[in-house]
Amino acid sequence: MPDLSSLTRCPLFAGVAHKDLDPLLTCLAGRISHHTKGAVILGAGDRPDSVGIVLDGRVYITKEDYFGNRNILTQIGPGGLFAEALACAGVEASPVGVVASEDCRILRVAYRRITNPCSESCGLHPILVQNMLRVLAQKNIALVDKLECLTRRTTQDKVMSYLVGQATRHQSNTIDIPFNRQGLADFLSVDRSSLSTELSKLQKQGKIRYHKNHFELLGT
Amino acid sequence: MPDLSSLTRCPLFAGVAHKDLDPLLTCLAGRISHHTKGAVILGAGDRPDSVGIVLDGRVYITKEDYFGNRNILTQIGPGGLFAEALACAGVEASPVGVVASEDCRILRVAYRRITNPCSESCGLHPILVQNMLRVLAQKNIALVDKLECLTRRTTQDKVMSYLVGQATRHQSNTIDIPFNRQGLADFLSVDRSSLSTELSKLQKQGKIRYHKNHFELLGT
DNA sequence: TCATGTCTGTTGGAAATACAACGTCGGAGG
DNA sequence: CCTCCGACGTTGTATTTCCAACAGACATGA
Repeated sequence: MPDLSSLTRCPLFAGVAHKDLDPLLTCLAGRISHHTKGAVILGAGDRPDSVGIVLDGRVYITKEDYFGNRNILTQIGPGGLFAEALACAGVEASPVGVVASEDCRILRVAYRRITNPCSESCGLHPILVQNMLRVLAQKNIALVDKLECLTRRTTQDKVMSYLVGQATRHQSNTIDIPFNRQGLADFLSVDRSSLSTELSKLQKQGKIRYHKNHFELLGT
Repeated sequence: MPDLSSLTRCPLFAGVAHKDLDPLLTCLAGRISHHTKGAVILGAGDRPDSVGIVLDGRVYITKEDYFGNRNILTQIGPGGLFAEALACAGVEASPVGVVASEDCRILRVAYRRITNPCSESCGLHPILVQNMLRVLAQKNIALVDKLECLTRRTTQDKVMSYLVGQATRHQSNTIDIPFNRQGLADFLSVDRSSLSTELSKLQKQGKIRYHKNHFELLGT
C-alpha cells in the first residue's frame, strides 16, 4: 500500500478521514506514477483529462513564450494540485507543460470520476466536488488580487496595492510578507533594485515603514 | 411568472431545459429583486453567501483602491454571474461591491442550495455543479492568460504575448481582436498612444501586420 | 578572527513609458 | 457636399523603469 500521507495536506481531500482514503482512491481509479527529475509529466498540447496531485517531490508548471523560451510559471510540492482548471474546463490541448523538478510521485484522478457518483455510493464525492469548487474559487480570488497589483502602472502603486491588499486581508496595519525583495519583485513583475528604491521613497514620504519582511502602513 | 429568458444565456444553467427552469428555481429558493440605477446590490464587506445572476440590465463590479477611489473592475450584462467565486470560496466579507449601472433585475441563489441535492431529487443539481466548476475553471484560465500578458515588462512583449495567445487559441495566424485601441490598451494596462507607437514599430520590424482590429502574425 | 555568500539599499546612465498635443482618416448625420 | 466627431497614428518632452555595478549588514562556517 503506497504512502498517501501527502494527501492529508491536499485541499481536494480536505474533510476525508485518513482511513477512507484508500477505498476512495480505488473508487476514483487513481493511478500513481513515478517520474525522474526532468521527466515530462504532462506535455504542452496533451489533453488534460485528469487532475494531478503531487505525492512526493516537486514539479514545475512551464509555458513557452513566443520566443520559444520555456518559462517556469510556478512550482508545486507535496499535496499540491495541477491541471485541475484545465480538466474542469474541458480544455482539449494543455497550454502548459508539467515537468518533474525532482524525482517525484504523482497521483492522477480522472476528472469524470470525481464528479460522477460511483455506483457503490461511497458518499464522498459531494465532499470532493465541494473541495474542488473551493480550490478553484480561491485560486480565482488570488489571481484577481494579483491582477489588481499588476494593472497598476507604476512600481509605487503596485507595491502599495499589494501591501494594502495584504493589510486588508489580515485586518491589520502591520504585516509580514512571505517574500524577500527578489520574491516580491518577481511577484510584482518589476526590477528588484527599482523596488528597493521605490520602497525607500515611500518610507521617506511617510507612507510606510518597514524592516526586512515586516511592513507597517502609515495611513493618515 | 417572471421573465427568465436571460437564463438560457447563463452558463450556470447550460444544459437545463427551459421547461425545467421554473421548478428548478423554486427548488433553489431563488429570489428575484429589482434595483434602480445606482443602487448597491452587494456592498463591499457584505457576506456573499449567494450567487448573483443578472436577468435584465447591467451591473458594475467595483472596488476601492488605497486612495479611496471607487474603481470599476468590469460590467456584467444579462445572463452574467457575479459573486460566484466569493460564494464558492466561503469568503466572509466581499472585497468588491456590486452596483446597478442601469435599472436591473437580479436573481440570487443561495450557494448551499446549488451544491446540496434537494429532497425531491430533481436531478438537476449535478448539472449545476458541473456548470459551476466549468465557469470557475474557465475564468481561471482567462485570468492566467491575462496575467501572462501583464507580467511582461515592456509594451511590445505585452502585445506580442496577447496576440500570440489569441492566435494559438484560434489556431490561426490571423486574428480579429474584440478591442479597439483604447480597449486593448486598458486590457494590457498601458497608454493608448504608447501602444500605437509600439504596434507601428512591430510592423516596421516585420513581426506583425495589422489594420484596425485585424492582426496578422508574421513568424518566420 | 577571517573569509565567504546572501540580502538589501544606493547610484548613474540607458532605455522605455506616460502624457499632452496635434494631424489624418473615415463614418454619421444634417 | 459639408461639418462634426471619434478612432488612430505621430511627435516631443517629462517621468519612470531597467540594468549593471557597488557598498554595507548580517549570518555561516572554517
